[in-house]
Amino acid sequence: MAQSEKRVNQLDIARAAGVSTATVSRALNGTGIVKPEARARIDAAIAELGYMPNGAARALASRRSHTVGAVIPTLASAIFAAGIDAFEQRLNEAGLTLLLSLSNYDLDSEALKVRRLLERGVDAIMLIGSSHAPEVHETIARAGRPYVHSWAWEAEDQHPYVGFDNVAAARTVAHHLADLGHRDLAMIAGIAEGNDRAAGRIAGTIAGLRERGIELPADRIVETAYTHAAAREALGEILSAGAPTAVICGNDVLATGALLEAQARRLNVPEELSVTGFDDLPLMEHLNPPLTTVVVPAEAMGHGAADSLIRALNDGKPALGRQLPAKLLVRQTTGPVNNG
Amino acid sequence: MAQSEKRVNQLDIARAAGVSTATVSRALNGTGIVKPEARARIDAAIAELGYMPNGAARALASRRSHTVGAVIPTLASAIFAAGIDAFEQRLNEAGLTLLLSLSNYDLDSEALKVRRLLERGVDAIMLIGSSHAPEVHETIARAGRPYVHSWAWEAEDQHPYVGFDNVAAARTVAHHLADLGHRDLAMIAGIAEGNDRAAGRIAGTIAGLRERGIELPADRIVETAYTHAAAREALGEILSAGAPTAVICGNDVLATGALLEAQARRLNVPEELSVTGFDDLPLMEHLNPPLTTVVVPAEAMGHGAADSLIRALNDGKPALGRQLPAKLLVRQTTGPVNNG
DNA sequence: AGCGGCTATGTAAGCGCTTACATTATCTAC
DNA sequence: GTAGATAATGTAAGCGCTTACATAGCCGCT
Repeated sequence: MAQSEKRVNQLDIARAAGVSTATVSRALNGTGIVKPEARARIDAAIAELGYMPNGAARALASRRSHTVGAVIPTLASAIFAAGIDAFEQRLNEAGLTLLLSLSNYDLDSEALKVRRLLERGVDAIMLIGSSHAPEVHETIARAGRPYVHSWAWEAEDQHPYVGFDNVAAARTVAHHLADLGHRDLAMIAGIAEGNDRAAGRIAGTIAGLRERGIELPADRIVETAYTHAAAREALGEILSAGAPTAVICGNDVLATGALLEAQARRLNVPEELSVTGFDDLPLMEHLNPPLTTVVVPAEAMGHGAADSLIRALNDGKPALGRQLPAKLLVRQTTGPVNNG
Repeated sequence: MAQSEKRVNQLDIARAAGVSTATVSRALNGTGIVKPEARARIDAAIAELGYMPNGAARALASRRSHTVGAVIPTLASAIFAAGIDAFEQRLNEAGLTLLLSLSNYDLDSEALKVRRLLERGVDAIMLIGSSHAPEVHETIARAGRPYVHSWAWEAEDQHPYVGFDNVAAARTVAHHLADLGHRDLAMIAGIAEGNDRAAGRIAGTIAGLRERGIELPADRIVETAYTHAAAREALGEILSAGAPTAVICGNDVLATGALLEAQARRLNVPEELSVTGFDDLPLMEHLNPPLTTVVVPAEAMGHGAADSLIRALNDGKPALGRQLPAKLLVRQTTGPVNNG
């Protein structure tokens, strides 16, 4: 049909329906009143000609792209993926489309993606964590777009967060282990550089332990990539420097790796070694034994961030933050220290 | 600064640099020749005024949004997430931004998202699998955009695929097990309705077994959601109807659930029960015992689909398909049938 | 000196919508 | 029947870019 011919546009519809483009626009957008008969003729013309509105023209004229941008470190982490899934779904219900960019944990890259997203015309933007290149907020402010940060929560920060307190959550893990009698602990953490969540979990662990009178020496903390293989290696390293009674892991991938490595070495968990994770991935409850971990509100953050942005867009005000709970879930990889 | 004042636009830059907007445009896009001095003045003006091009205007005038859409079932599946990660990265290197939508395995929803993406002005589009609502291709064709399908490969299909053959891969799994002597098998599959990949894996399994003279009765195939819990339950169901010597799983999540359930029931894998997966998630090689599974080229598909689309955009031609290999990786959850 | 052919830039016409404002039907009340 | 509302639509001015086409400066030739 209208294949190689000119794309059909609003004017074609207007002519076919015997109205002006203004009326077509009003009918399409539900703005202003349109007579039922006119609307019917318009709908018929649209169906017949296969009209598809031009988003760019629409965005240019209305200054609204109905598009929201997000830049996250990676999709390789199941937990980000789950959060973004929820974020997209909520956005979609509100008629918004997600523009997704990955930073690969690189703040300069993140800044570039933010700029790119803004140039593409996103109406709002979502970022992960609290540490960003200095120009990021400036760029967003200049564009005058609402934004939220997720996956973190900073009480003192001027920016809106829809997330949880990584430091506080890590402290509860430390307390749990200390209260179980553990005095000789080690940590397998994510790489803290440029990653406030990983850094926060380290800081929270150290602080929580210290609150119980325990010092976690720097050489008992090994920072490593978020892979099972790296975690296994890290546990080996820790063990060869002297076996601790508990190992705190920066996330569930690390914890799973540590658990598997411990089992491969015939170390009983939790009798000989307690292990904790962070995230509560779907598999964790099925592990053998089920993993003690922190339940991260990934879905709630995704939905919450989307809601916050949607509201901001409707109200024309900055987005509001909200603290969400991250709770320790004690399962069976932690137990009292074995005073044998 | 220029906060509440009018947003700075190309004309402002042109004036500040003492040139016309055409020259600014040429300098920005690298199209046409611009004198070094002029370019320098333009760059200076951009930096000073904090100019950010308006993507909508750009897209409207040039008919190119530098944006690519993808609609996938979900991000909850780690394997899609990994593929999309690769897809985005490659897109990004080419200066393209990803618009991501989720269909939740619903073909009507997929069709809606496709239309939405096209209305937003994506230059190209990527879809998962081979089964789609009838209007999808019509819509894409009308918009005149290149597209590819991924995660599947259909020799007979007129549409371009950058993916692998689910049926063939499943057949190799069936052959492997049959050749190990298994005659009494069962399958824990994904839900086939509206999911050609799940359906293909079932079909391939049945066909592969039949090629070895083995019939897989319909009541030995249980279709279930892609969760560990559902898989455990499914294995229980299968076991209570009479223990098979091998269970073929539609993906690794299912296989992991089955393996864990088998272990919880003190069934030795692979001595008493062989288990196979599909995807080769990062964890699989670390499982105890390591899982025999099909290595799905997620990253290669992501990169390949992006490359195909990028090339199509540059050439102004339809995208080209390419078959990628999916290979059986025999690890330790499969073994000869125990003729005890 | 004059010409062809570059190089570098400007002019201005759109791209396909939205929306303020103007205008014309249609209705209500007396 | 008519004024005054109200409902429904039309007119047209942008939105901020890109790009075909026109133009101007400059070079080396003959």
